[in-house]
Amino acid sequence: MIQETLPKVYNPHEVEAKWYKYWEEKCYFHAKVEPGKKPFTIVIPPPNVTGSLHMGHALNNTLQDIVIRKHRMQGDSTLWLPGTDHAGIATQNVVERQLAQEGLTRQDIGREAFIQRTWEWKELYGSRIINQLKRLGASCDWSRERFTMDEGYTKAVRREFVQLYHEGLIYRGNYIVNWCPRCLTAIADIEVEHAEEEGNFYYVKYMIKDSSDYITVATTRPETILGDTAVAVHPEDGRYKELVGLTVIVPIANREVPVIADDYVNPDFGTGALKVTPAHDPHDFEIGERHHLKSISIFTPEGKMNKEAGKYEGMDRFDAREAIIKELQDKDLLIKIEPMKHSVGHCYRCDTIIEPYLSTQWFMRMKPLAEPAIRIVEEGKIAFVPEQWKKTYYDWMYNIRDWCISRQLWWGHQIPAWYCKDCDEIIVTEEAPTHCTKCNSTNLEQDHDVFDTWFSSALWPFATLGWPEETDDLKYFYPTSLLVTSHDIIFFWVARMVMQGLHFMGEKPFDDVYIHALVRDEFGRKMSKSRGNVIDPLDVIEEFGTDALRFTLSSMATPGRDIFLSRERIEGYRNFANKLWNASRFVMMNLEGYEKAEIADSDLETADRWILSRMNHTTMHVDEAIKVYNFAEASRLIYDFFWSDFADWYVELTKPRLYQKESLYTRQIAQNLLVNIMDHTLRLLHPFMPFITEEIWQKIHQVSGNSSVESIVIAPWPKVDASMIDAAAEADMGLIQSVTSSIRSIKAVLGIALTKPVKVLLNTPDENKRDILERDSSYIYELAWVDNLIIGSNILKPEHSAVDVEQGIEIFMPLKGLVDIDEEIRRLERELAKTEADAEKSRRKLANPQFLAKAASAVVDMEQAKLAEFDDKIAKL
RNA sequence: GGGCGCUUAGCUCAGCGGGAGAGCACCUGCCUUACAAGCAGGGGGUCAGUGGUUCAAAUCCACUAGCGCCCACCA
Repeated sequence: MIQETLPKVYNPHEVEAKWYKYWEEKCYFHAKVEPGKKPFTIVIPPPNVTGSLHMGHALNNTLQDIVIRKHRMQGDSTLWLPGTDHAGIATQNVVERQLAQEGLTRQDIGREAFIQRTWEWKELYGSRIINQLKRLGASCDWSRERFTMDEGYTKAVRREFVQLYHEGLIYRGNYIVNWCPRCLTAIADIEVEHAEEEGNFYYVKYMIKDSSDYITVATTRPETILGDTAVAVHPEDGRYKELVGLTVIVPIANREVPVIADDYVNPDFGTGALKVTPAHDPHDFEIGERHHLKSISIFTPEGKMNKEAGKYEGMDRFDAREAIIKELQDKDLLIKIEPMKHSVGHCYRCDTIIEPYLSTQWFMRMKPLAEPAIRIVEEGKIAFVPEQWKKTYYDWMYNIRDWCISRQLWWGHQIPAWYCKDCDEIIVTEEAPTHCTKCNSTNLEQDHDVFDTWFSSALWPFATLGWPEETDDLKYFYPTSLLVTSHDIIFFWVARMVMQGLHFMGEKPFDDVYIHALVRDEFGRKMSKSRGNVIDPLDVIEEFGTDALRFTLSSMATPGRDIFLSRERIEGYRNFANKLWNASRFVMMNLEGYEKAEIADSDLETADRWILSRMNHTTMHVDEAIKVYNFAEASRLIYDFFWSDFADWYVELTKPRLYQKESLYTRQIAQNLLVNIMDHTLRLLHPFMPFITEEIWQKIHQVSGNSSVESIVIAPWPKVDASMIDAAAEADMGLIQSVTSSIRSIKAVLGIALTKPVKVLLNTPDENKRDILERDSSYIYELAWVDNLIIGSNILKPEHSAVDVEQGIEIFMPLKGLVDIDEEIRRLERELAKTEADAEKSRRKLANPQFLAKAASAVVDMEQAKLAEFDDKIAKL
């Protein structure tokens, strides 16, 4: 028997492993190019190969999977393309750390061996996150899995570089970049994280040559004095006008440098005199260019002082700062120290303080690429959801600066540029050249640097589909339909995909961009390992099951606010899964003798028409909610329908029929309805809770012998049957629910056990309502444990009765022998006070002539009906 | 210095122009033959503050306060 095989509590673990394997074996996730059919495509935001599933991934991929599964069920040719990102710095760091445990550095083993080792690492551990995504239930087409450094992708990246170079959109030059002294590479402007920090403003004397006068210069970074090649003042600054053109002595370095005038200087800041260090400040660099100043680098790549620093050579930059302050004090060149807050840049990867550093790098010209990317959003051809993120996108695009794309790393796409050692020619081609195109020399060397990881991920929506080859996939699935990501990578990734998509494909990469929230802990703090407040999705899956986690995340995916995740919330949805389990258990326990039957309209009771109406309403609203990516709303609708309508009321109302208190025929109708409603609801819920819905769906169809397809994954998305939406049935059922709840409430408040049978009298002059109550009186008997129900139009309140009024129906419950009447009097007084307050509010509203004149008539009618009901209730209580 | 978001029950959050909601927590009573991860019932909120628009404001507008995020070269 089924009852024996189904445990009372849903156990997600075996279910989840079983079904994922089944789905993969059946290739349900494999997308086919089917001309004539509508494609629906999402490319996954590729997680780093070093990654381990965190809540952000869990949210991101749950939402994608919901949309994907729905489209698959709708019959679209649905592709969710997965893959991973080689994640230059992150991966290199991991392997370097591994080496460090063996007492080695990457330099010790050399570039080739290091890259080899990193590939080995990738083969071993790179699939971890993929397996975690599978545990999450992600229905990706794994046959199309890509990696940003696989062979085809490498070809795409080379094409990107070479083409942009020949179009003049990529150039190489010696500029100030953000240098990370720990990662030993340049990073892009947006990879620098600024933080307000306590610092000092040091006022330093710069002696004027052959004079005892001096200019006071204020700086936050005295160690850079050693690289100064000028002092700049504003041309209109009266205080310094006469000093322009003179020579001053740079302290400690004792270098003679000019006083120059430049508009950049702000006379109101500091002392109005600026020390110029072209090699270590981007603005100073520009001033240096304008005035043809020398650039003197004083740091090594590691952030130590170099030989230009003289006796400070070899000292760490921050130790040197202290030492130099001391020396300035000793030489009486330091006037004062003022504390000040200033913004300090940190490496986004390792948090090391960034050093502006002069070096030769490759850059991409962004303005020409940004223009079409701005236009496509302005024209509404790419939609951001929520819309407000458009502004963020525009702000960045309008103020875009050139992008430093070269990185001094070993792990990544090595730049396909070769330098002729004989004639200095630069050769940029996709395939390695054999000889110099200018002097024919074979003495060539490839650029040592690799590309910024985002330079390759910018191609993700089309390189993964085969570009630069014109594959069938590319033609069919591009542009993709939707991108799901969080707002922290709008600049890094979204913006650049738009630019490169438009540039290389001539077409936008996606239609919609859905931006979801960041996941924080229950107190709103960022989850971080150091804080110890990380809720690991894999732990949650262990404890509550994947479906509970997914449903939690989906329920909280409302636009506009970050998600503060708490375990309690997850537990609540675990309980929902259990509710589903037990409701289906109930259905299956009562399917004996089930036969599929066509249900005629005349077979339907009020409760049936009501639940079918509610079901279709729910489905309609779920469709609408998903369409606008309101996952929280969709989840709530299904939750409420299933628990509050189906389980709490409908299931109870089918019991008399199932328990054969009536005929076998009505039992069969009830069985069919239950199976149909479960089937429909499970399909509606499947994208959100794929595992439990499959498990139950399979079981129900096994018992009912009723399946037309072999898995819910490919079952059709539930259709709305508008003819089943039945306002009358909903109103009738509402009446029954009101009366039932009232009786239950009276019993509960007066301490009468629900299961204690009572006598109830219902009085109303409304003939229609009496008919409904008569017709469906069995519901009241069943739900409120009434054993004697009298319905009439002229019933007077029996002595010692509890009384209530619901929807104009007087409800009397004789209490004789049941309970002390005083408690009922107190209850009634509370009820009366509340109703009188409500009535008063209504009355005031209706007494206002403005309200009557200006409000919509439906609103006025409603208010009048409300007041009438309140008054009626007051009169009767 | 700009920009954005948030502030609703003890907690986590919906609602975003016409009767203040859910889950958890709390209180009362129930092992009612699907479910105690449950059932029935109940208490609890000047919807951050001030002002405005409107017949009507949690909802729209302005300002204020607090929290959070993003951008910005002021050394």
